[in-house]
This record gives sequence, structure tokens and C-alpha cells, in this order.
Amino acid sequence: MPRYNPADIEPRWQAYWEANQTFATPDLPTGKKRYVLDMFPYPSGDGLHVGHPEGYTATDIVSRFARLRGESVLHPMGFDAFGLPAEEHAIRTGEHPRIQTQSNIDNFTRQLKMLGFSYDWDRALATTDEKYFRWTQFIFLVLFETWFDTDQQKGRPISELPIPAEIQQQGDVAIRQYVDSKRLAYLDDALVNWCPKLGTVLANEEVVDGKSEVGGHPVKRIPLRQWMLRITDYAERLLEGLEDLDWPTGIKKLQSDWIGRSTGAEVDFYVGSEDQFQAWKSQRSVAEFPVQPGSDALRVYTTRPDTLFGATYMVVSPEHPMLESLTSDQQAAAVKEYCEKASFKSDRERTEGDREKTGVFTGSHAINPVNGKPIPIWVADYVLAGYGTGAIMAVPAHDERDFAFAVKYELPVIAVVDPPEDLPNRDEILAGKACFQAVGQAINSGPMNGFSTPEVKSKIAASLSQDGLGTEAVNYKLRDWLFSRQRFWGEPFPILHELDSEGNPTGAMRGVDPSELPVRLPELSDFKPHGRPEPPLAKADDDWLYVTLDGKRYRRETNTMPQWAGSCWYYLRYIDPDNEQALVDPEKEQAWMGVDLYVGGAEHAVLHLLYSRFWHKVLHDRGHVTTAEPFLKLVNQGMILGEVEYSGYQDQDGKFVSAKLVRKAADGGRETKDGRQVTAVAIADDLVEKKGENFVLKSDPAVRVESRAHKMSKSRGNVVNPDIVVNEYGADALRLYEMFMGPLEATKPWSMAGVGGVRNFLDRVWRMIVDDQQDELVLQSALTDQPCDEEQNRMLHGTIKKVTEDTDEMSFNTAIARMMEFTNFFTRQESRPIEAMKSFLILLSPYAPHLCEELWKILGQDGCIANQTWPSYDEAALVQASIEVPVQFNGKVKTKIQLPPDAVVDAMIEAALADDKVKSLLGDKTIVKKIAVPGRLVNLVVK
RNA sequence: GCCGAAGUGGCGGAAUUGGCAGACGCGCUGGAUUCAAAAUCCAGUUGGAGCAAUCCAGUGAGGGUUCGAGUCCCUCCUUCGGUACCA
Repeated sequence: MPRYNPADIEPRWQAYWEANQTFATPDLPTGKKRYVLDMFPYPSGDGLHVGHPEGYTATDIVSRFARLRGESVLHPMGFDAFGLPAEEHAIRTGEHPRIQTQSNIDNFTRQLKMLGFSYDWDRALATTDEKYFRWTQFIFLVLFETWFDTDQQKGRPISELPIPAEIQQQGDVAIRQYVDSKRLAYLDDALVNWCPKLGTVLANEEVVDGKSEVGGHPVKRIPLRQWMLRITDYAERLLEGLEDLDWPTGIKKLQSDWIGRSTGAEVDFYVGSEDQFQAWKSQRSVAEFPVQPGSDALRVYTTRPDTLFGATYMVVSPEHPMLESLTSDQQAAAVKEYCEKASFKSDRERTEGDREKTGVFTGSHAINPVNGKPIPIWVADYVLAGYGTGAIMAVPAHDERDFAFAVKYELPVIAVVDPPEDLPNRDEILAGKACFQAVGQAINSGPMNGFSTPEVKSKIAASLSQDGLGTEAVNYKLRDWLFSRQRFWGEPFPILHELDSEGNPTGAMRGVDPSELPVRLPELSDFKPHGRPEPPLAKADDDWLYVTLDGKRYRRETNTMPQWAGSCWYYLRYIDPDNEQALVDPEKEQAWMGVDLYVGGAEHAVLHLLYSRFWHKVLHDRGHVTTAEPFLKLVNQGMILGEVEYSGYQDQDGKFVSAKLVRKAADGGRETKDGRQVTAVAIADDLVEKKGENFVLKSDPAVRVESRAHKMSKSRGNVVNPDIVVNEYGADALRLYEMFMGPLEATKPWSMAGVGGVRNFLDRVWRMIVDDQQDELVLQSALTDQPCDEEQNRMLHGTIKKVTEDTDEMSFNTAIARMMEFTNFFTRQESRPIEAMKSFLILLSPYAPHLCEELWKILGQDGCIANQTWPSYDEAALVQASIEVPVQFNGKVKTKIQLPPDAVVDAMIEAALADDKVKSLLGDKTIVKKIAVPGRLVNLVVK
């Protein structure tokens, strides 16, 4: 009768924790604090997926473990609730997105509570809450009111921006434009995907192959005035800040590659006639390198100024401002046509496919500043407008892209770096028939010949700088952040655009007064697109859209913020979720920040983490937070795949084809190596057997089948629903299984049988304490008040030690394995000391909290196990009188001897040599060397 | 192409960081219990040879360093993930 029944136990303890506020977090920590954070979910209509509880269980264990060790723990949860699916639903049904969003949040909350996570639910928030996005809007205003001081490397109030005298002289409009151009949040034209047929602007992921995902209508890229955030100003700080973070090195590298710092030089090439070159050069040499190159020079950025002598042509991007003036009349038509074609290509098209390089000669030449030689200027879309100066000097001998282009258009290739002599294709390189991108010795480089690449770099940089022709420069791949979306379901911008008496925008704008926040979303009768290339908020009534302030009329900004906005700072709001005076109280912020552990999926490795860090640094500069970095330690949980599946391939006649003969087809499907199409079919486990390295059909071992776990997806039908797992095995079993599968960071396949295995363990724990043979709830008669004997004590303290260390290191799978060993051991014991059982339950309680609470109560203990103290272990209890030590001959184990654990090297060797087995194995061989590692082994090198 | 991670029994995975390879769990085999089954308990389970004691091989492949390598170094193969002309 008294079987372990999670369906009864779990809801009861969840209700208990809630009623008793067991996990309520104090406003300020007492003693050591720990902030343990999950990446909050987007509450989709599908509900929780078994991937979610993986990270959540890990952080829950860490939180419960820390509480048991007396720390103050902040462990909150919330919802990243703005997003496209809810808006699409609203467009279809006319129902306000808030309604579906709320019901999804309710469902997520129910599922999360069902798993027994120890969140402080009073701190829960959703980014869609007005009292939350009020502060998201506030932070936007901070960005709007801040400029970046490059000298101080710091964001400062816009009121402190120095206005250059020449701007001052031009009057108020010029000053206003200057100020607006320096804000961290600024307006700029950016391309959007406009679909005239749908009458709406589409997100990049809604566009497939240049057509709308819905309906397959053509999509045009048109420029729209949009908000940008000047994250590039913070590139250097974002890069430097990575160093001290306890993050996986892979993630740090991804971020640092994304920021993409490179160092090199900017160099000006004269674009006038050859006979004017010397005059231009001498004019340049008397002044410093100018901020702007002027109309007679083309400025390039290069990381290899040492190859300047090998520049045989130049390329400007199709969007380059000087292109028109560089284009000759003869080439005008061709250039115009080329640029038009390039403008129609989306970013994808420009980068996808074989990337055959294309370009057109502009008709003009520039003069290489180091040797005075004229070289042709081309326009080509392999040069990007947004990077460096949007123009390059092409050195085909030492750059793969330039080389490919030069080969195609038969431009000269001059080697200026001599590769190491042992390089197999050195002769080809020197002859200009191959490309070499590494370093070597300069050749064909006039006065630089013979010097090494680094030497030439610094020499050329110095001489260019001296002559006012170039300067050292740093560039970043990171681009400014396009921060507006043409969507309804997002945070409105707290910005007003001034209108003139005709109702036209004057270009002036102001932020909404912070005391007037939030700017709520307008009420709309429906959410259908209005058909203009403008955001949906433009559909709002005039009441919402127009504002009169101080006698001036304004129109509200109608773009909304992207989903990133709400997730950029939610970790701060958990600290002080109800504060109406500030986004977070400074005292509380100082006490709880930074986040001591942040767990989430690697898909957010770059953008979310980078954006958050950027906002945090701005808030730090402007005095809203005290910490320089938000997330001190980061862990990425691995993906959970579906159950392992076997699949075979059948040709069109239904005959099986060995997987060995199948390859990926160009269209993404599968085909045989001779090009016949095949289809994958699922094969039942019992029709398959292992043969050598692979699995084959039992009925035809010549047919190899694939054995693989796939990503969970609706279309594949292999999604595991946590509701069903909890229903069948219990929440504790689900939690435990997710942790027992393998290391947290690893990608691993789901196995329902594995869940059964850990459930079996929980049953054993139950039966170790409760006698389930009886009709009534009775303790096992083996339980005793006696203390542990020596062996039991060693098992107990060994388990405390292992579980403490492994939990601390988040090596949950091995901690669980040890607790299984404990249970196996004590189940065999005729006498089970209650003290040992109690300590064990505390160890297990972060992992399987409901079961442990119940058993704690059954053992007659007062209160709740969550409020107990983590046991400590006694090192002395771990010592054994005698240990088994292997004796190796030449590194191979031959026998084992018993030794005291503290035996020293000499004693170990002596004991090994005295052993009968060793003597007989030794025979007449001679011992060359004797090695002993105390407590571990003896190794004899024999001949 | 480039970057990153990983390859260990039938399967998921352990291995105090250079020291007994396969902990723990699943699965499988045998046994106990049962009228029978479920459940439970006990034993076994890397492969090969042998009645056996035992011996040989073995951590993707090949080489190297070392008394000793799953672990370190070099070359290669495979899988997964990310990324895309950033001069």
C-alpha cells in the first residue's frame, strides 16, 4: 500500500512551499549571497519542452544546495513575452496578443510549478507587463540622452557634449542635428523587407529565397528611417570586459570574433592625374593625415600595409559615395547597371552560393602612394560598404578574394611577400600563379626588400604617417544595432516627433518625460496590416498618435522595439520587481549583482549576451548600476535530442540500399552515389544488429542502417512533453533523469527507458526507509538509532564528500551515481542508522526535493528539509586500514597486494617484491627500474 | 572553406587530470520468490581463446613522448554545432 507515489507527494509539497513562502527571497541578502539565473523562456503555445527543465533543474539544484549551506539565494523566473507568434495569432483572429500571451504564460507557470523549482514567484515578471516595459522605455531614454566620449571611453550625458565652434556658428538646427547624430540611440535609413502584397514589413526569418514565407509573394528591400543603437562605440570595452568573465572559452571566442577587432592602416590613394601626383604628395607631407580624405583621394583600410607594393588595382563597394565621381562617361552605363543589380540582391544572395565574384571597371585610376604607379579602380560587391572605408586596395598575390577576382578579370598579380623556402608551391606564388596569405620576406617592394612582414608593416606605417598619406587604424566587424521593428507587439518608443503647422515632421524630436512612462500600446480594432510601408502603430487613433506639449504638436514614434529589448535587462528587475521610483534600487542592486551563475542555451551566445552587456555598460556609465559586467559565470546547457532512431534507405522500387552508398543530395534529400533518389524509412530496434562499427539489418547484414538521435521537432514527431513524463514517472524522476543523462553542457539523446531507471532508484530510496510490504505506512524495521559502524560510516562520509564536491562543480550526473551506490549499499544493510538516512536525504533533496521532504516527514522530523543544514564530512571516516594496490610489470597489471594506505615508496616496493605471485612471475627476469606511487600503484620495469 | 566540440561495451555515460579502462544507469542472460505474471531480490554481462586457473587484444585510425597514455604531442578520418567575401 504505501508505495512511492509522486502524484500524491509532489502537488502536496508544492502547495506547502507556496503556503509557507519557503523560497521567498529577502530584499537584501544576509551573509553570503548567490544570484542564480535562468535564461527566461519565450512562452510559446506549445508549452514547455524537455530542453527547458534541463537548465532549470541545474540552477534549482545549485540554488537549493546554496540555501542548505546558509547562503542568501536569489533565484527568479520570468517570461520574454513579446514576439511574433502572438502577433500572427492576433492578425489571424483579431484577438489582442496580450490574451494569448497571458494564457501561454499561465500554462508555462503551471508546468514550472509542477516541476518543483524553488523560484521566488513573487518576483516573476513578463517583458510585456506595463510596469516592466515602462523601465525598458526608461532605459531607451538613457541611451537617447547619452553620447560616447571616445577619449574617456565612457558614455556621458548628452548635455555635456561639446559642440564644435563651426557647428555653433551654423545655428540651432545645425546644433540639434549634431547632437542627434551623437546620441547612442539615433535614427538612420536601413533596409527592410517590404512585401507590397501582404502590405507589411517582414522580419528576416519571414523571408525565404527573396519571397515571403507566407504566400510566397515578392519582397522588396526598401530603406526606412529606423532606430539604431551605437554598440560599436562600446566595441573595445565589450572586448576587454570578456577577459575576467568565468564563461566557456568557446563563447568568449565567439563574442570576440563577432566584435572582430582588427588592426591595420588607412591609406589614401590619389585619384587625380599622374602629373599632379607629386604636387598632391608634397602638399600632404606638410600636414597631418586629414580626418576626411577629400575629393581627390580614395581612402582604403588594410590589415596588410606591408603588401602595398603588390596593390595592382582598387575596388570600391557599389554604395561608395565617391563612385559617381570616379566613374568615367564611357563606363557610366555599365557601372549604373551593375550597382542597380547589386542593390536588388539581399544580404543572403550577396553571400550565398558559389559567390562568383563580379565587378565593373569604373574607368578611372588611382596612384599607389608608395611607388607612384597608377592602378585601375573597379566597383565590385565583394567589397562591403559598411566595413572599413568601403574601399580596398587589392593585392591579389596575397589575398584569396582579390586573387580570384584578378584571375577572372585578368588583372596583374605581383608577389611582394616571399614565402618560406620549403613551401611546396613557392614558385607558383612568386610567378603570380597562386596566392599566399601568410607572412614572409618582402620582395618587389623597393626599399622594403629583404625585411620581414612585421618589419615592413611598421616601416611602411611610419613612412605613410610621416608623409600624411596614412595612419594606423583599428576596425571592428561589429555593426550598430538596428533597434526598430515594424510590429505591433513590442515596446513603443518613448519618442515624440515635432510637427510643423502643416503637420509635417520638422526633424526635431524629444523623449517622453520619464514621469509620463509607460507609453502604452494603442487600442486597435484589428491587427491586420494597413498596406503602407510603415509600422502598424501608424493605424492608431489620433488620440494616441498626436500629442500637444508646450504649444507644439508632436507625432509619436510608431516603430516598436525588438524582442531583445526586454531581455537586455530583466536580470536587474528581479532584484527589485515592484519599484516604481527606479528601475532598480541602488542599494539592492549593489547587494545582489552580479549574476553568480547564468544558465541557458548556446543559441544566445552572441547576440543576447552582447546586447545585455552593452546596455549594462551604458547603465553603469550613467550611474544606474555599480557593476561593470552583468553575468559573472555562464554555463551553456547542451541540446536534448529525441530518442535514438534507426533509419534505412529504400530506392524507388522499395529495395533497401546500404547507408554506406547514400550521400546528401544537392536539394537536401538523399541519393545513392550514382545519383538515384532514395527515401529514409524508420526501422524498429529489433530488426537491427551491430556489425563491426555499424548497425545492419538482421535480415540482410549487407545493408547498413543509420543510428542517430535527431533534434526534437514537431515535424519529426519526436518531441517529448514534460507533462507526460511527470504524469508517468513524477517530477523528481524527470529532474533526476535530466541531470543523470550526462554532463550538463553535452548534447545528449532522450531515452524514456532511462527515466524509468532513475524512477527505479527513487523507489529504492523510498523502500530503504519505508516498508512497502505493510498495509499501513511503517518504517523499515532495519532502521535504527544506533550509530554507523565503520564501513557504513565510510560509505556515508564518502557520499557526503563526493556529492558536495560534484554538486559544487555542477557535475550532477556523477553525484547521482554516488547516491545510487549509497542506496544500493544501505539497502543491503540489515541495520540502517537513521542518522545516515537523514544526512543522505539532505544530500538528495536538491535533486529530488518532493521525495526527500516526504521521507523527512515520515522519519518524524519537524519542519521542512529545505531549511536544514548541509552535512559535513569527516575525513577520518574515509581512511581504510588496508588498501589494494596493483603491481604492474612494464605498465601492465599483473597482480594486486594489500598495503596500509600511508605506505611509503620503499615499503611499497619491498612489499611488492616479497609477494609470492610477483616472485614467480619475475622468474629469472631482471628488474631495470622500480616505480611506486604512494596510495596508487607499484610498477616494475623488467627485462 | 573557416571556427568550435566530440569520438570509450548493445545504449547513455564514469575514470581523483599521466597511474587498476568501463563507476552508475538502461538493456540483456541466469537464478530466487510466485499457481502464473508484474514487482522485488541475488548473480553475471568489453571482445577473443580456454573445462578452468588464466592468457591475449582493447578507448575513431596511424605514429610519437613516457616506467606507464582514454588522458600529452603530430598526421589523418568521422559526427555534431556555429559561421560566411569584414580587406
